[in-house]
Amino acid sequence: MNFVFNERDGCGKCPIRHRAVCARCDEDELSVLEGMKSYKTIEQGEPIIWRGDDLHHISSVVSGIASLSRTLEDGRTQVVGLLLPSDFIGSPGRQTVDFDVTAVTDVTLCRFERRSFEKLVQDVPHISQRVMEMALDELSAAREWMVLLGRKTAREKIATFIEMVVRRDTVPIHAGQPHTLPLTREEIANFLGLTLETVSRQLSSMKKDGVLTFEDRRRFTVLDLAALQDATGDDADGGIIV
Amino acid sequence: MNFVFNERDGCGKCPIRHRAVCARCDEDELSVLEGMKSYKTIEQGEPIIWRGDDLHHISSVVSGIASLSRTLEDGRTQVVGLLLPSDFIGSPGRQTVDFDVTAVTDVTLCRFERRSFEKLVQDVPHISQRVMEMALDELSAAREWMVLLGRKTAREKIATFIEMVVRRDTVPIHAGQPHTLPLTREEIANFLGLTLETVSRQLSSMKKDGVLTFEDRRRFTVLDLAALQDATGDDADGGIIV
DNA sequence: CATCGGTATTGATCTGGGTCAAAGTTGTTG
DNA sequence: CAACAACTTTGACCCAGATCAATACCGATG
Repeated sequence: MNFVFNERDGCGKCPIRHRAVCARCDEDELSVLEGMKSYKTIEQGEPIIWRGDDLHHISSVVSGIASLSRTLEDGRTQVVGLLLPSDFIGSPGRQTVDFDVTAVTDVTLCRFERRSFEKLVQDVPHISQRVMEMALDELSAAREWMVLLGRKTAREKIATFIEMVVRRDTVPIHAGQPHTLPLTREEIANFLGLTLETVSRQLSSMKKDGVLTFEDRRRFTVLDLAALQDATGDDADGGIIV
Repeated sequence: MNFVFNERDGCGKCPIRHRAVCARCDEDELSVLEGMKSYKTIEQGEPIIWRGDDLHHISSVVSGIASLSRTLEDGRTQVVGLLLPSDFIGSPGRQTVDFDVTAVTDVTLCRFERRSFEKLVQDVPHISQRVMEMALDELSAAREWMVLLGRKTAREKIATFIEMVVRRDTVPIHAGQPHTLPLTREEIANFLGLTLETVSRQLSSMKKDGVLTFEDRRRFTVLDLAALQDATGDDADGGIIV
């Protein structure tokens, strides 16, 4: 359901929301890594790592948004995931990444030397459990996205995406609060399996129908949340009926 | 790459290929579960568990094939994964499944009481690491499938699927050995985000082009493997170029 | 071996979204 | 503030694949 923006139990003290790997919060457990972590900033639009590249670090996104994507020989691109603060780049036990990772905004990473991280995973059972949970969350979200890519119409795809952005902007429950699209039209298109023209048209159409207004290209306000949710093609609450 | 048919290191002694959870192989480690496992058979076409249902067991597929799918209100269905021998239904730490699970063929399950299984995951670090690895494998495969669903043409989708079936039929390296489609045209369509008519047409077209022959509806032989692989739209070896 | 129900093929037609093209908008840089 | 580049919108047209419909192919069953 929440592909982009998972709510996870964080420590609340720092941008790396996973206690298990937040070196700032669980000093004792992670003291092994203390000397080994380093921060790095990547500018908007720059590649972070290419598919197949050797992975020397396991990194956690501290701030900004990165995308995971694959491009076919002829240039068709599919974004298969967005990485937000607390998400990882690289996994213990994997030499390479399977997708291109790109900075969608300026991105700050907290990097751990891979070998040490893997050792940690082996030594601290708590951590492999946490990584397992994260992987299972993302697996479920990826499958949810497969339904969107395989079976939803353009209108439903856009509505699902917007609804996700709105749901993510957790803090301001003030109705009518404006939200910000984190991606360009082209990036949205590559995420939804559409073209940028179709994205633009559908957004215009939702505007015409009074579902949204745009303050500018990126900032928008939802006028009719019920209509938006209806348009996603999902069950009422995206949840369990039984 | 290998969404359906992962090659995994098994114990080679039993149908549950994961040592970590194969009670028949690692008797010592898993003796806790000895008394708690039970076998169950589900007939072809029957539901195994519905999305949202309470999950009393974690099961491992012993034989047969099951599908994970989601159906929208109006009947559009997307298959998000196939479960083969050694794959799990249910995950430690999750009360419910997020997708409908259906027996595509007759399926035999080996079931463990969920609570006990979860305890095992907590107590034996080896196991959470194994589940983590499996989840990461499936996550990568799911993302690979997202590329197919979002960006590939009907022809490329079919070619990818056939190539996968062929690659899975690991044993007979005898060229020209016939293979069997594990799914009906409709099931293939729901897996590829197509209609059954399009699946049928593309298969006919590949037959006409001399890529395949069909012995009957389900059994086929690849005549031109290179052409098949070309048609998938993937890189030459589906792998790392750097 | 005739009938029947599920499955598959093939044809005819339609259409959602892609493609190609031309402005319009906004932000940036000298 | 002019000029340019990057992004976005909108229009016109097209086509891959969906939809609708008819027929063919099995395998099972009495």
